[in-house]
Amino acid sequence: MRRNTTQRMAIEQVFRQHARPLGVEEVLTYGRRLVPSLNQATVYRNLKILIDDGWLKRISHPSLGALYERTGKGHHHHFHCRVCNRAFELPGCALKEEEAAPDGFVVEEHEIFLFGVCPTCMGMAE
Amino acid sequence: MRRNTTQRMAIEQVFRQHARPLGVEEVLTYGRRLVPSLNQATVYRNLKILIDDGWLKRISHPSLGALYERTGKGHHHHFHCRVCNRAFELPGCALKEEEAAPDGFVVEEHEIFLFGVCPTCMGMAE
DNA sequence: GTCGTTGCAAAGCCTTTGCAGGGAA
DNA sequence: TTCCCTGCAAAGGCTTTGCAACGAC
Repeated sequence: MRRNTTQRMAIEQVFRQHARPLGVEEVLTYGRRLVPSLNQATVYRNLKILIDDGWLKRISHPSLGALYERTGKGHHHHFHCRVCNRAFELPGCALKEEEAAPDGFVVEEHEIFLFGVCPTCMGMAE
Repeated sequence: MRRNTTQRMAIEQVFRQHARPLGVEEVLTYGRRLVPSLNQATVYRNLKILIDDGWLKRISHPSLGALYERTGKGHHHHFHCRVCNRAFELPGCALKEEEAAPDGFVVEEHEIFLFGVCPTCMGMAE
């Protein structure tokens, strides 16, 4: 039986408060504002639990490493701003699936990572 | 000044003999067939050197971790076969660039990872 | 002979695990 | 009271680094 601990509820709260994919360090930092004693091992264990529950999804980002985001957002991909170093979720998918791989390859899934500058950082540069 | 050591030449040879992206462990294994004393630290150091020289490129694969491949092959992406667990290079790019991100986002680069079953493994399943 | 390189071992990250005490039900 | 969960510390992978010996030039 799963118990609703203060720590896990805090971690869930962190994800509700932030709409973008978060790294372990961010979850820990934001989580400690809610539960100061929050431990790194506890974060790792609960991220795993929430993934098993289907409440979170783990992304392995090429530049940012492991990121976690809430499930249920539909098929989408990620944009990494090289200025503010944050990951954004982008709605939709711009992959031409039929052309993605040569004949013979059976494509079951795919992941796309975009890199560049986000609107906020573009604005500040002007 | 850079020296042409037996070890580095062996590592380069490994990449010439294999047309697909290789992991550190694979480079070490194949490299030891050419230079039995080859050390892991030496492999890491030389991979870095060859990247600095622009001879290799590092890929951070979501499932396979760090992979290395020769440069100069043009824009392409990677396919990971879940049966034989190998990464393949696929020619071309099936991304609709204009639609990849909403207005405001400046996309400078992108990476696509495809997952499924390769032709060889499909053939064996039949 | 120089000094870039190598092998080995130790040390660094990130993540997982063992354990005893603590808290949810 | 039960026993799942937490904090802490130790331990695991992968990668980097310090150091003395080695070898390319």
